[in-house]
Formats: sequence, C-alpha cells, structure tokens
Amino acid sequence: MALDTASLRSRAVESIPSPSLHEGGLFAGCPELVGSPFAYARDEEIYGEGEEAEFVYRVTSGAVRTYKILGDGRRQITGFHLPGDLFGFEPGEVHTHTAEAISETKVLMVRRRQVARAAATRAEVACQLWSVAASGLRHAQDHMLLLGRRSAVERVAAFLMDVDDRLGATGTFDLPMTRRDIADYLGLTLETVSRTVTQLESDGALLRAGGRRVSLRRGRMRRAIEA
Amino acid sequence: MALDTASLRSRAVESIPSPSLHEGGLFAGCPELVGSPFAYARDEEIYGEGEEAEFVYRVTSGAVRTYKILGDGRRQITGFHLPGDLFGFEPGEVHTHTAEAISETKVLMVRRRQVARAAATRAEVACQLWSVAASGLRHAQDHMLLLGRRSAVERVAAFLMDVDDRLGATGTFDLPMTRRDIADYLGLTLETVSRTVTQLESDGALLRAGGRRVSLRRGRMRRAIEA
DNA sequence: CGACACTTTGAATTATTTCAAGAGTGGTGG
DNA sequence: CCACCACTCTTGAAATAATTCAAAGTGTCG
Repeated sequence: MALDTASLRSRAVESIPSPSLHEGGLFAGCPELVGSPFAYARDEEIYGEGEEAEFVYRVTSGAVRTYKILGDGRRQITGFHLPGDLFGFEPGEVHTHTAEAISETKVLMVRRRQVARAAATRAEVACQLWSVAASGLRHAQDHMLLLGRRSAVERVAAFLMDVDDRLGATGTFDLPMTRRDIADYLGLTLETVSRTVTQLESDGALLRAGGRRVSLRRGRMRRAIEA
Repeated sequence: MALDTASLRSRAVESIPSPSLHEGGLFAGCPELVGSPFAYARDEEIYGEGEEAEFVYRVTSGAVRTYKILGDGRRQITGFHLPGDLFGFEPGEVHTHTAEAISETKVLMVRRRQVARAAATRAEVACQLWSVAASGLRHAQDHMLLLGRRSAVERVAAFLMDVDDRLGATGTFDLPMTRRDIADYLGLTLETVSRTVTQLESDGALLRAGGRRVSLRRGRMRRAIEA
C-alpha cells in the first residue's frame, strides 16, 4: 500500500537518487522544466485548497503533507511526500487540497503552464504525467481499501511497513510525522494510533527507541495483522 | 463528492449519448481507437485483479463496479462506471482491481497497447489519459475524506445527493445498486446503510417509493448532515 | 403461488472515540 | 548544567457509533 498519492520515486530511486534530481529538473529529460528552488519552514503552507494552481513541485528535502479539511476541523491527509516525490500538479485550474511542509523542506517548483505546454507538444511528457497520475490513483485506491475496510491494527501496521519501505526498508527509522498526522492519514484518532503502536510493541512486532524511532520485525508485523 | 470517475449516468443520458459514443471511439478524435463491442451479463467478471491488463474499456450501456477485495472477503468498491465512462486503463501491466457488470452491460474495448502506442506518438491522446487519470485521482481523494472522516449519515447523504446529481438532479431516481454495493462503496455494512436511509426518511430528508426509488429533499438532506 | 434475493428492523456486542490525566522529550534561558 | 516550558505521546475509563447476529418483511419473477 502506497503512502502517497503522487509519487514517481521508486524505492531504488531513494537510495540511488534519480538523474532528474541531480539535474535539478522536475521531469527527466526536460531541460526546459528545471524548476526554481524554494524552501518552507515547519508547518508552513505551500498552497491552499481553492487557490489557483500556479506551480507544480518536487520535494528535494524534508517532507510535505497534502490534505483536505472539513468545516469542523476534521482532516484527511491524502498523502505524505518525501524527497523525489512530485505533488501539486492537477490538470484543473485550482488546487483541490492544501499542502504544508511537515519539517524544514526544500522543493523545486515549475509553472504549471510550462508543464502543460510541454505536455501538449511532447507526447513523452504527457505520458509521464499520465503515469504519475495513474500511480497516484493506484495508491489512492489502495488507501480507500485501507480506510474503508481495515482495522486500526491493520492500518497502523501497513503504514509502518510502508514508511519503512520508502525510507530504505532497513527496518529501523524515525517517523517523520506526528501521531496526529498519522491518525489523520489513517482515518483514526491520535490516541488510537498511540495505543495501537503500543500494542504492536507488546506483540513483539516492533521495538521503540526514544522519540519516534522504531524497528520493525516484519514477520511478526504481518502476523500481528492477521491475528 | 463525485461518485466516480465513471459515474452513474441517467437513462436520459443513455438515450442522448455523448458524441464520442456516437463515433464509437474510446477517445474523441481517435479513429484508430474505435474499440470492439462486447457484452456482459449481470455479475459477470470483466477482468480480475492480477490479470494482465490487456484491454481498456468504455461503458456503452449498463453499469460496472470496480473493487478490491481482501482474503477474508472484505470488499471496497472504488468506483461505479456508467455509460460514457472509461475504466480499466492503468499504465501497469496488470489490473490492480476487479471489474464486474452490475447489470446487463455493453462495452467497447481496445487493446491497451494500441492506446499506449497512440499516447506515445500523439500528445493530445496522452493528455486525455492524463486528465482522465487525474480526475479519477480527484474523485479518489474526495472519497478518502469520506471514508476516513465522515459519519454514516454524512456518507449516505452525500452518496444519495451525488447519485441524484448524476441522474440529472431531478431529486427522484432509482438507486441502481444494492445496499451491499452501496455499503462496500461507503465503507459501511449493508445494515447501517439501510438504517441510515430509514433515519433520513424519518428526518424528512427523503421519501421512499417501493423498491429502490427515492426522492430527495436536498435542503433537509444538507441539514440532516449537519445535525 | 412460491422461491429467492434483497431490505428492514431489533438487540447485543465491540471497536474506536472521547474526555481526562499524566509522562516523556526537546529546547531555551537563567 | 539544570530548571522550566511547550509540545507530543501514552494511558485509563466512560461513552458511542457502527457492527454483528438474528429474524421478519418486501418485492420480483418464474
């Protein structure tokens, strides 16, 4: 199950950064779409729902959350975006969600119009956009299954394994986001997330070391989901 | 909240098909992508999760559900697809969900490779693919908010209003799918859906006439959601 | 009419939430 | 270097929304 919605980056790309990252381009083989660097502070808004979608972004460092929010404050995070991930490029004129930096974050940004223009003339660019959107769609559908049909333990376990995968699948990592962010991503409360992590720990599916560091026992993790 | 990328179309829309349907093409302005007609019986599988994604489809009549299912039978319907809607075209080699006809259904199908080839050479085709995928993504994100953060009444009310919209917003229509399908789309049980419809009726937000016919009082409906 | 599938309703159960304290962590400044 | 503050995380107990199990009602179609 994929953590986020619009991510081009494969696991391999994590540890062996993609050429496009080194080139500084938003899209591989697109010298005209280099992108301007920009930085955001923790919790700073990158764009808001309803605003004109002027730019598209690629994370170079840090992390971003995108979410939708209801009038009474209920929030659903639709994706976490890590270095290498693209976000914010929808074909519509207006952003359909809000994006915020989770921590100090650097991005590359390109005008949406430039991308649209490149896509209109170069089939390969348009194909890249298609495949990015389609992989986002795949992730979104996996997440629908999680939100609609999985229990709290299953959600948390799947989430932790997914984060591990994206961070190199070493089994040990620091969670980059708060319990509240996790809860709002998994459709739970922060207390339930906390309790569930505790439960997984006492089931021997993971170990915790101060702060947000965890070590997963993937085998037991999977068993914990079944049980 | 959109019911789907591929949504419920009214009988009216069926009788006044879109231009592209008349052309018989899967994509507007693509004579090479005409598509072969094919028919499926009620509950017949069109393709299964994990199968090679050989074709892409456009519904010409009837209705299709696409879903993911867990080992123990828990099912999440990710979309209902109605006449005019495209489905089944993912850039990957393999279908990530199952598609079934909800009722007698006719489709046009085209080999995925043909589409991929057309997209590779014609930017406008690739752009169409992008925008179809992106609108699916938008829908998926709205649905995530519904699944992760909305109550049963809110889910059902939003669903009913969405169906009404797609059936011409007349306020009165027949639900084309079973309670179980609705439940599996909304992440609820069929009993909860049933109870919730009853509750909305006694709140004066809708009227029921035998079978699956309902008349919405949109104003009260919205108030029922708030209360 | 009778069979069958779908829907409604009821009562008991349960997973998750809510409300309410504490405990841990990290940063800042005295 | 320690004390303190703000923030996040954990834990407990009570409340609740939704589920589960069970049965009866409704409609449809041969």
